[in-house]
Amino acid sequence: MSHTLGVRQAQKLRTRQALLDAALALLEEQSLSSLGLREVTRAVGIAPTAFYRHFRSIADLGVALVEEALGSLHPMIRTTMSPAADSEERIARAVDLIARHVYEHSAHVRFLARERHGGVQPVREAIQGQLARFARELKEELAKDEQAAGWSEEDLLMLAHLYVDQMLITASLFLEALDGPASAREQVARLARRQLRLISIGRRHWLD
Amino acid sequence: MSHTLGVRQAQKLRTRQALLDAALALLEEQSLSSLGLREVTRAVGIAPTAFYRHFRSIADLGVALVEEALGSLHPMIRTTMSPAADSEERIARAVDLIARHVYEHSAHVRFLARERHGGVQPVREAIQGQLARFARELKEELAKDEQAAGWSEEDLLMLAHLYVDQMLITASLFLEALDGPASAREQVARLARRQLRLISIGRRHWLD
DNA sequence: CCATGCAGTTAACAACTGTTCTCTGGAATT
DNA sequence: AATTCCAGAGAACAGTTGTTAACTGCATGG
Repeated sequence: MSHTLGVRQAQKLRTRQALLDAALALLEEQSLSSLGLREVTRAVGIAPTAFYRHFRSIADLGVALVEEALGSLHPMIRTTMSPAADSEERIARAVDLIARHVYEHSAHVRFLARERHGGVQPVREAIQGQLARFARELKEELAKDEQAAGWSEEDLLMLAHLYVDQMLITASLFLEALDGPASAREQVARLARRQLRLISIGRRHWLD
Repeated sequence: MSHTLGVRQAQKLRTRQALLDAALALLEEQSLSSLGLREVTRAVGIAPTAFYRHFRSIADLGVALVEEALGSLHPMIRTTMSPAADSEERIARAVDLIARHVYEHSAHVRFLARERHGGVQPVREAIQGQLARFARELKEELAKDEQAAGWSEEDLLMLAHLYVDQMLITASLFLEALDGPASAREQVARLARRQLRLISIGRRHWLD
């Protein structure tokens, strides 16, 4: 397996990745719908026309960025939420994981938060679709927990959506606090922990 | 008071409003950071340069749109949340109110959801600031409720933020379901009611 | 009634955009 | 060794953009 990829194809993948990286960097200060094709190629150092060798349009590149961004988010949502966020220590660990992820993938997180409701339909749909998939996966994880006994499928999915949304809200709060003092980040963490705690309590008494 | 506003100034306000309306309409299919000054003036039917008589820049117009959008949201957040969302009937009424608001002010809601994390800093900050203000106001309302006895200020604010975020999430889900069948909207309503119910339960047992 | 103020116009600017077609150099295939 | 393939370059296209300056006409205040 894996032919080690000829020189030719390897170089193509490298410039493709350069395009994605440059676009992601440029998107820190603007939205995808205002990102120009020439702008991206200029940042990479290739001719504008070479762009078409890799993507049909900027929207197309955006969809590719969604895959990349959620590829890095996927492992997190598992390790964060699957140990049925409940005990105080687990909640703290989950919030710390979110903080770390935002710190290490800030550009990706910013991109997702920005384009989730952004002005480019295909990208919006790609993000919504992936997040819905995450929620379904998380639902399956939650169903395994002993606490889920007696819960309907619909209620489990409801809870999963609540967790996913809460995770994104927390992530975007961390994002805003990134350039500020450490105290701001700690405050975000405190808030997030309390909100998760409240959800956890609601979950525990759901069937009363 | 109120000099009935001379013909002169009245006309100025009218074209200013026309600019805001045109911009809001154009923003249904793109983000603010890609909205062009000429694009807006063309839609209104005035010369591009006349734009500067009303706004310094597109970002400036965006901030004005935030005021407008949240002005219409302000009464809702009161009537929705102040009767301490708790009983089943109150939750249903709150969700219906959100649905109605989205239906009647879809463009404004879309604008807020899109630019809350959008690519134009001053607009982002204006939205965040206003939402934080809403949360503080809601906190005061929540404090009046008998259920809030024994709650710390920080916990009340935490709950208020949870409600505000939940409201926006629900609103944007309604937005996506606007063009679809009525069943999709009813499903969003079901989900929103359940999530509010879970938060409500968590709230009731917070001090256990 | 006349002078001022000011919303909106016109013209022009340099710079930018996406997309087309043609070409080239070198890796891949035969 | 000869041939095909294709990532990227280059030039040109018709439009677009924000911003400037100097203007016009008309409601306003003295």
